[in-house]
Amino acid sequence: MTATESASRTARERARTELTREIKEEARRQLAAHGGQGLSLRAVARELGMVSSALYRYFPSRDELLTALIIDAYDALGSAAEAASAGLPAAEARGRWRAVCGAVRDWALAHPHEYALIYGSPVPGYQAPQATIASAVRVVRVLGGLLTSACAAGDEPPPPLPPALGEQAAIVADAIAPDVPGAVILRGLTAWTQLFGMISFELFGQFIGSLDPADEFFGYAVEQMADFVGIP
Amino acid sequence: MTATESASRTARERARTELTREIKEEARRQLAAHGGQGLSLRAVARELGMVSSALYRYFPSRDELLTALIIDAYDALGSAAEAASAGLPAAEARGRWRAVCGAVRDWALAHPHEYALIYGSPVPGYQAPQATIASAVRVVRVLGGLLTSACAAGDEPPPPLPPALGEQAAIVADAIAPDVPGAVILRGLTAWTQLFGMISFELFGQFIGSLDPADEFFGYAVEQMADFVGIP
DNA sequence: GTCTATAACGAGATAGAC
DNA sequence: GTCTATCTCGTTATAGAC
Repeated sequence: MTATESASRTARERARTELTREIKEEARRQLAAHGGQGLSLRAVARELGMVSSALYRYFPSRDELLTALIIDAYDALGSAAEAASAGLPAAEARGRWRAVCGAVRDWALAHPHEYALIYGSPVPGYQAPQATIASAVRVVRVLGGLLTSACAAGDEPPPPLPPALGEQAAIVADAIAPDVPGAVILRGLTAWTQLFGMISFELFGQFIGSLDPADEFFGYAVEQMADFVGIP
Repeated sequence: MTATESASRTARERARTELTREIKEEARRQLAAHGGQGLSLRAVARELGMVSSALYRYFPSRDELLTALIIDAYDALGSAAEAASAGLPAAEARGRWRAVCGAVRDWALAHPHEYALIYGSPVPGYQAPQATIASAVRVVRVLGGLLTSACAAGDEPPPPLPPALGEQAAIVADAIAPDVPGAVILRGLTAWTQLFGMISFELFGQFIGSLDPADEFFGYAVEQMADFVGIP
């Protein structure tokens, strides 16, 4: 009976993806309460009314569950950035820049623990696998896409870079913004570190007593960054 | 016998400060191995051949020990920054800027776990007390001190800021660089977030596969920051 | 007064037998 | 899957050494 077989298989498949989703959801709650280091397969299982050994059918280890959470977080942030950029016509480069920076910050403020997981201190004993890079690069690629508008045809050629730095810039350009000169890439990378530095400071409490709330400062800095990078 | 009394008191005092130092030293080792969350009073005591309850003579709770480590880290970083700035004559503003940024990065690379403790994700369940702020502000004050050179007398007055932002800038100016106009303060704060954003990215692994090693990029960005802030 | 050691509590994690 | 024995944790009360 191939029909029932395939039907039952898809039902099983559905149950499996559903449970996988529930496990990750509960794991995110644990993340919020105890941090990435405190994530415990047993606690997740307990909260779900399961037995810890059952979880190993879905995630072969605690670290793999952590990896899944990290990839999900990078993807969620990447999606938010992509959507923000796509929400405006490509011609409005400055508007896209504002929208993307704002979307990144909004996502971070809405998901502080997931943000801390990917951009905060590394979890002791955990080594992120290569598989996370593809998702991590998405938000960088969105920023990189906005760089092309920063180097209009008429501009004078940028000064040459020191060789080692030029090589690194070329590698980055290859990955996120081909045909953009190295000097512009480097300004974009500076803006990248600046954007996330600001968000991390806000989220991790460095602004308390001075720039908190940081909405105005953030908006101000976003304009300064756009000017600095050369977004028209 | 006041002489022996005072002598024995100082001996005890010395033993006490010595043991306090050893406890913090061992705690820092634990920090490196298990992170801030994994810091355990019992483990520290065990490693020191003491009993856990004895530690309470020196630190009234685990969180107070954590606070002591945080303050020590901020102070070490602040001292490094102050020394770097004082190493050059005040007239060489650009040189001081380079030296301070380099010293901050060097300290962070040499003490990655202590850096993560103060600038990384917050430890779950731990709330840093106000007492940490005085030490935390030291490095910001050093940067602020360099801002005065960025606003020479002949410069045109900067454009006015939105009111709320101006107030925040005034608060910061009051604390780290009086008589510096708000717009310059804000550029300095931007550079501050940029500097630490870069170091955090380097330390937390975001540069792997692209800007790693980051020495050249860091040097390049430091010059850009100095230009942006207006350091002569 | 200052310190260390013993013992215990309640909560939580873990390992292994069943 | 379930249960239990055993571990670690932060913290406190208490007793005794210097």
